[in-house]
Parts: sequence; structure tokens; C-alpha cells
Amino acid sequence: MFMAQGAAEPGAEAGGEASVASRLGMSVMRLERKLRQHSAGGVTASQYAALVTISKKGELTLGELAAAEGVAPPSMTRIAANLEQAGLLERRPDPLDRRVARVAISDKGAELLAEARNLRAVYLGERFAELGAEEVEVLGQAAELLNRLASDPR
Amino acid sequence: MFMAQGAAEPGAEAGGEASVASRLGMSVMRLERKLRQHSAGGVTASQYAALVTISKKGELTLGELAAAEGVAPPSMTRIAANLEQAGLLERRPDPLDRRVARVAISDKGAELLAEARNLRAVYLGERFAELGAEEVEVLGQAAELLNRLASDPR
DNA sequence: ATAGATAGTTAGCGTTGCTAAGCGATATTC
DNA sequence: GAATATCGCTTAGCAACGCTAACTATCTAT
Repeated sequence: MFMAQGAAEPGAEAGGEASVASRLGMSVMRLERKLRQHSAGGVTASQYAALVTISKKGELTLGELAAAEGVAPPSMTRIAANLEQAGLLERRPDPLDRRVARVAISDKGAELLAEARNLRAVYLGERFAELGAEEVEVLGQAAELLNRLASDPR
Repeated sequence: MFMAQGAAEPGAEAGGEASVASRLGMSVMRLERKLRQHSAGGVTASQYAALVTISKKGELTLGELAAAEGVAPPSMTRIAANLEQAGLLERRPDPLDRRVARVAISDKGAELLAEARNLRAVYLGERFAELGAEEVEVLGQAAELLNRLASDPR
């Protein structure tokens, strides 16, 4: 695959940063499309992601959760509402500040994650079978980098 | 689960493929959220991607384009309609089969791509400044792999 | 006590992707 | 050569998601 895309030869080979960024953007978008269609366990992609974060960080406020997930507060309000309705997380009033909404994973939520920690990743996991160990290794490193890029608040 | 990447070596995988898949899924989703918000040049993410593909493959039918992008035909109909309305691509009737809609990039579309090949990648490109050469290299390889994963029709 | 800041919610918009169903054009079948 | 099936695309309508703006309730500071 020569992603040179037409006539993009910025001096270097297909390794220029811009090129990498472009290809990466396309790949990310395409893969995301697939992932959204393959969400499993009755939870959507965003819900699953939020659940993982809650599970990882323990009890936290909606604001913190929104920030961690990189979404606006109203978006997280909705995601959390749906998760709560599904019984996957619990809301707990903050004893000191009645404005804040603290959330924690519920037993049912923990179960869901435990029994298929990678519910959403099942789709991806299956595809990993076609990859070699080094390739999985690369993707592992990439996941970290992508997360870093995505965490940039800008 | 977050720093597992350092230990994600073939021998000492702290979580294995499933973990990588899970982390990757999260990263991809988060990054995609950012990307969608930073689409530039007046074209949306999907439009840009379609344009790149058209530019790369030359004239092709809507069906081929939909398949290449991994979206359903109706989705591509809309994307292409918007691109056409923006004057970025041209529709051409197929001389042999009047059902098919062939599309090719227009001068204006080519201009848009040429003058900012990475319009959509600008956001990413800026973030690359914070990364080292090796890391960019890893992402380059990852882009290839992600694309392969995303290309799996399943 | 009052004014301001803060956490979250409600309301409403736009984008994106999908499935189902429709339409004209081409292929096939008799 | 007419009836039927298939094909390529479009139309119609649905649902998920993320956002901004505006509102409520609560807390803080003067």
C-alpha cells in the first residue's frame, strides 16, 4: 500500500509527519466506524469507554469523568444516565457538596466488565488473530500514543 | 492497564492481545472524537476521507467508493452529494451502464487536497510536534495496521 | 444578604452511519 | 420480445453522539 496518495512527495518518502498524520487520521476514522457498529453487550461505544474509565479510576465526579473521556459535560450527563438506567453504575451524592454527582461502577457493571473486559474489543481482538506478535506490539505502543494525542485538551 | 504498553512484549504481555485491543479501541474512539471537531477547510471528516480516496484511485463508481471507505451505499450517496455541491468532485454518467454514478475529483477538489493535503490532519500534525521521531514512526506503522483492520469487511 | 462562581442538567442542533424500501436500468429467461 | 430478476443508486426515516446555550441548584465570598 503506497499511501503516497496521488502526488504527495514532500521530499521524504511516505514517512513525512504530515503524511503519517493524514494516513493515521483516515485509519482512525475508518476503524472507529467499524468499532461503533460492533459494540457488544448492550452498551454503546461511549458507554463502554466511560465504564472502563470509571472502573479504572474508582469513584469520581461527572465532571472528572467527562474530562477523562474528553467530552463535554452534557454529553457525559447523557452517557451516565444511560449507564445508570442499565444498572451499570451508581450515583452517589457528595456529602460535602450537593451539586456534584459522584459515580461508581455497580456490581452489575463490574460483572459486565469482568466477564468481558473487552466486550467492545471483541471485534478488534478477533482481528488481531490475523496479525503477528510484532504487529500487536506496535499497536500496543500506538494505543498509548494515540491516547496521549487524544488527551491533549486542545 | 494504561502503562502496560511498556511491558507489551511478546513474552511478557501484561494482558495480552485482549488488553491491547481494549486500549486501542478506547484510544481510537477518543482520538476520533477530537478529529471530528477539528476538521478543516470546510469539509467534514468523512468528506475529506472520501476525497482522498477518490484522488488516490481516480475515477470510480459510488459503489466502489463506498466499499473503499467501508460505508454503506446510502452513506456514500450523501457524502458524495455534499462534495459535489461544494464543487469538489464531478459526477460522470457511465457510458455503458446508466445506473452507475462515476465520480472523479474536480479541479477545485484537487486544489483543496494539494494546498493542504493534510487539511484534516493539521490537528494531528500539530500534535506530532510533541512526539519524537520514533514515536511518529510507530504511528506510521500503526496507521498501516489500523487501516488493515478497518478494511476487514466483517 | 447578595453577588458571583461552579456542577450538573435540560433543550435543541448538526453530523454520521444504518436499514428498508423505491426507482430506473440492465440481464436473463422463456 | 415481453416478463421477471437483479443491480446501482437514491430516498426516507431512525438512532447514536457530540456540541453550545441557557437554566437550576448549590456553594463561596464579600
